[in-house]
Amino acid sequence: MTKLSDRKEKILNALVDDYIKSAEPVSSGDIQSKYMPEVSSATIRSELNALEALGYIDKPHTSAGRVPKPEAYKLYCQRAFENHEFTEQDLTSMTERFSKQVTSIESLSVEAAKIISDQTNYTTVFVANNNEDVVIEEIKLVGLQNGLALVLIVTNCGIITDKAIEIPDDVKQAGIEAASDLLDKVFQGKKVSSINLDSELKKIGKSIEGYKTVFDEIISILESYCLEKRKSVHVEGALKVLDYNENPSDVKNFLEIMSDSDSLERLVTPDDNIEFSMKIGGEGIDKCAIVTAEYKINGQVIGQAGVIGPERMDYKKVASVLDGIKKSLESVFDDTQTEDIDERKE
Amino acid sequence: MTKLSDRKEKILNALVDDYIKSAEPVSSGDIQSKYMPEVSSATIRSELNALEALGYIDKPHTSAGRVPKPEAYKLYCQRAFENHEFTEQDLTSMTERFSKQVTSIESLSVEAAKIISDQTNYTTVFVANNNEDVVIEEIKLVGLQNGLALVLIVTNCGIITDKAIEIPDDVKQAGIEAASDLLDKVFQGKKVSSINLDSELKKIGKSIEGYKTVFDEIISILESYCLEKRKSVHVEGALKVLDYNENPSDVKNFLEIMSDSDSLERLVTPDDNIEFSMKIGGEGIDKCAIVTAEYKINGQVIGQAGVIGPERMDYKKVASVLDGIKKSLESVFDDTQTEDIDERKE
DNA sequence: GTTAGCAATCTACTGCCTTGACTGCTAATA
DNA sequence: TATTAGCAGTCAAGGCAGTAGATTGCTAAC
Repeated sequence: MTKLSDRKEKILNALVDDYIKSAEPVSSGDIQSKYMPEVSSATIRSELNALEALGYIDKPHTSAGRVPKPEAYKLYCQRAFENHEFTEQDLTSMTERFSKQVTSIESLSVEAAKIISDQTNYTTVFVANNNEDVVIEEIKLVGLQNGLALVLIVTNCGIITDKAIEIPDDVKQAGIEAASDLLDKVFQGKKVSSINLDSELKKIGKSIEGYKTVFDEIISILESYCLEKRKSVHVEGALKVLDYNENPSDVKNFLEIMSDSDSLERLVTPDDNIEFSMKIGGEGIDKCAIVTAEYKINGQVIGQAGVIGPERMDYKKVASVLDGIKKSLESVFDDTQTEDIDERKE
Repeated sequence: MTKLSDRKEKILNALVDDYIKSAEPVSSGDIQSKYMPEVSSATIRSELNALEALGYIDKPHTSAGRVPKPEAYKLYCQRAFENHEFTEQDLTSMTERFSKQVTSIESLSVEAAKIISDQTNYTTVFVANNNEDVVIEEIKLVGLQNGLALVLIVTNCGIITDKAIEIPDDVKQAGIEAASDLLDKVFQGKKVSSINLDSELKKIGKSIEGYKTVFDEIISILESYCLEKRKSVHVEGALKVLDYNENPSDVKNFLEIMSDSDSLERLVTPDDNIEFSMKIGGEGIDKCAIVTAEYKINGQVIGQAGVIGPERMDYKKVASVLDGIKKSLESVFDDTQTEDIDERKE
């Protein structure tokens, strides 16, 4: 799409602005009186004609004003990201919440989603990734009375305490304590992703002997734990959809999607590797717009945020909040403490 | 409220029946043609007049039919509980789900709510009580590297594994193992509600010495565990509200209440000690009717179910499902296996 | 106590008309 | 060539009147 003239863009911008506020089709006269009294409405009309031909706007009927089409929202949203402002105060309060509340990957997604949803008043999804490899700090087997043993694994990402395994008879004889010690020797200090059981055992000069089943179970516990720790998806403010959509089946559909974390993850994953993006419709939520942002710390993607609202969203607010989160996350978690001032140009 | 004549009740019943089906005001002619061709519509009209004076029904306007008022629904619902039928097949499939899926107090509330909601197509809340006293089967302290120790308590209601406590220096010296053994001696086999620390220690001839802090923490862990195990509240099918209520603020309000377990518990707790009850409105969900049932096993109340739907609910279906659940629970869990056939009279 | 018949009442629907809001076109203007 | 004023054409929305249909309450007869 070829670049619009400055005046066309100014008119388009004014139109979207007005439509977001009023929810009414915007007429050439409206634009003239409120935004550009220096030209006549007839001039604006001919520009509007051109914009309509270019696919940016539409007319509900002959004698109505114009309404924006998705292309117009996209351009508007892009501009919102280019020039937004936020108060220093908002920024510091965000930063404070992050540094106080966030202790784990789960709490990051919860807290970030809450902040964004509170500030924008739209439904927000936050997907937090865990880039750290899970490292085993300590591992113990605790025998219980009923022939089971509890597996206790302390990792850098938390303690696994809820898995019990059955103890084979031969291990029972050799003693659970011995098994526990062996486990600790083999696994302690290891990254879960790089465990190679055979070579570890060779190092300490032992074969698996009767412990095979036990080791297998431990490995599978670790694997599923890593999988679960890999991502944390959280939604906040799902019910805000009721503020702008009155159609029961739309709402039902929306809320169903909001409670399915796979759909959510797909929803906020940007199509290409882009810092901010915006799309209209997706995953079956037809009438909604989704603004997504990707967050990096130390160069690694640590999460995606997605703000979901009506097409007529307050994109300026959304842009400022999403960028505020970026700044906050950087100031709290980024070691390099990048001081580069926001100088993005597209 | 004095008892209605048989004919009045028959007319009222027909009116509610028809209104539940059609959602349209019911006219005297409708009732005559569909339910009682033996009398004229004029007769029905005069009876309707009387029922209106008694507060059972209402007229939207002069030339409309009549609609039921809450009193009418209550009577109708009561009758539905008195004569309902269910197929043997439904009953056995319910019983099967209970015996297969229910292993804990949580799974009881989840499964029961699911069954009821699936069958009735209304939002269902189930509150399951735990009447069993928590008995400690085994208790262990597992030292970790970071000065903490994990408390491991095996009870008849499950294993507590997620609590770590700090180990005071004096205990560290005496050895965590000794502490662990002492704990096991003191607590093993005890009901949590009847633990009296001093007398237990006297029995085994030991004073608390340096273990005071540890014992205190254990006790508080047990107390909070009992509290948490006391009840389990579960909602199923909350979104079904969208099938009958189109008002966004009603829906928002409803869904907010549905995600607050305290409100839910209040909602399904019957006002008096009654087996089945029905009320219209409550806890801020004005336009809804709630049918509640209380379930007992071996004479003890083990749970309450609440079905929440529009006033125009399919009370017959609801009554049959709620009573089916009762039968199912009895056949699965009741030791006395009561063979008494449903002979309730109010 | 029940019924038929009938006037009265009221909603919902339909079509008609008016009003007001825009647009697009045309011709004049800078 | 770009801009503007003026004006006719188009359309939705709202108000109004009239009609059809449903249902009630009343009355008088059975």
